[in-house]
Amino acid sequence: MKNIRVRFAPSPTGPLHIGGVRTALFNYLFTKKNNGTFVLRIEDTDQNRYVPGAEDYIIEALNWCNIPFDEGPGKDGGFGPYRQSERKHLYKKYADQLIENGNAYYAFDTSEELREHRDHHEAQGKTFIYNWHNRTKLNNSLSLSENEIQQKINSEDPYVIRFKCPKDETLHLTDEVRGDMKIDTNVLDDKILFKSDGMPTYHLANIVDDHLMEITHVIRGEEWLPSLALHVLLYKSLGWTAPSFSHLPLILKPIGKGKLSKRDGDKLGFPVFPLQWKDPKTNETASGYREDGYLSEAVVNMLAFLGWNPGTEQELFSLKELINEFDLGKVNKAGAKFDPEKTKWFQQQHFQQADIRLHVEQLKQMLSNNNISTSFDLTEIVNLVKERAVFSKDLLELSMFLFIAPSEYDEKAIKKAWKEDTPTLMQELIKVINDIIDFSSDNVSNIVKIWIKSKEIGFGKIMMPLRIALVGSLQGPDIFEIMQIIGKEETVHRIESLVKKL
RNA sequence: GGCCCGUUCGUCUAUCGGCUAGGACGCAUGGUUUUCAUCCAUGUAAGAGGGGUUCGAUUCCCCUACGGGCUACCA
Repeated sequence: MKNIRVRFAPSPTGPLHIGGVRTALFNYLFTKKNNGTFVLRIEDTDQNRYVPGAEDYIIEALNWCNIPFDEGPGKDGGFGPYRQSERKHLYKKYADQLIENGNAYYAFDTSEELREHRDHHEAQGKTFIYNWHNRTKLNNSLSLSENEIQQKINSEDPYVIRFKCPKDETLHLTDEVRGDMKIDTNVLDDKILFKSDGMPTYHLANIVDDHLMEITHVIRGEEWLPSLALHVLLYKSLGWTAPSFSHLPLILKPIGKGKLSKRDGDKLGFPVFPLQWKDPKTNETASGYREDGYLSEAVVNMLAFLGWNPGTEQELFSLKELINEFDLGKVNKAGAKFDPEKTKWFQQQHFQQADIRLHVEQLKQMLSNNNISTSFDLTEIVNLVKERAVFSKDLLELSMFLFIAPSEYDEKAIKKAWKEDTPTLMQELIKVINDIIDFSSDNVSNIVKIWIKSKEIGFGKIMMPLRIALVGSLQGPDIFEIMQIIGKEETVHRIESLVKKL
């Protein structure tokens, strides 16, 4: 069997947004499932839209997601270079070949002239299509005489090369996720293949590179579906075998209309980028999932389920499991609205499943960043607060009170728990606590509970004020576990502080 | 406007002609936690509309509606 080669071919016009990451992910999953090669190709044929830093961003994003490319810039697998700007010299010959075999032609119309034509047609309620309908009336090598053409070319008049779209043909196209489609070539226009600046357009470069790089499967966004006919025609005209095509459904905005776009940035209240991005022109910063504390596994899992599912009821997947289960045939056809809430749920689930050592390491780091030194066992602390946390930063927030005694107390909690006899009861509690020798949570729990029962008062009378003294509010983990960690002396000290304050 | 693709709970989706339409997120209620969160249980809510085909259509076909994409010397 032929070696499977798949590519992800982004344009470095800015950061990759999560839709782009999803496309990369599906390419990656398909590749790895089939023991193929995952190629990264940078499609930078439009010099005007080039954004410095975008390529590095794309690579870093793929690496963060753990879906690195096998071949690409800096990783030549014998098919390089992998930037189209560096392959510039390759394309012209194929454009010429198409002209020679009658499948393309020179066109000299200026942008202004074309605009006028379009406006004119529109004013009459018609659609201007640059194809057999009117190409003979326009300024090109099909309408001009041999002499005029040579003259224009010799005088270095700017020209483009257009594909000569066939007339009266019905194309039968196949898409792995959508099935068969029929297209009437009469509605297609003669797309520009080669621009007057000497660069190919996407269409030509893409086909040439996919062929030269021996790409077997093209998996891309649905926005390319209308170009499929042209691409298939190009393969045919060049005498090449076309790869298999799959068009992925688009990711839509959670609210409002349309597909999710880079410009959505932080407007919707959640990141649309995997990594934070600082625009080199405006200096504006757009937030990213990594910097917001998301685990890449969670983002990957969430993205995989946008437009695909395994057909079982399992929703939590590791990357390895995704590779195992992935199947292009199970990709959906309809666009999916992005759901930030579900993303958070995936994060919570993956966070809970993550290796405890990772959490300990994170907490350690955050403590040191906040200049907090401690002799506590951090593993114990992580175990204590972990189930309440969704992000690493929650770990610090939720355990802060252990390291630093509360200096302020929640007013509502005080109102609810602090009664007239509370100070006296607290004094008595201090005595009870002081007499405890084995300060393990179980033992403390036993002794305190027995004492409360003997007093014949409600548990809340003691437990609530005690919690406020230790935590500062009516929240948090088991009170006796807290006492064990901070120790007898600190426990007593905190109760005394609260009594003194009120 | 033209062309193409799509349409199941609010959202992501399962169903490949037999359905009491399943799961997850969200939301609501209850239980656990003598706190909070977690967790657990229960509930909530759907095949756009109209025609066919068929013993039987969510499933196949057609029309309409709606949604989305494309329509650049952008990718």
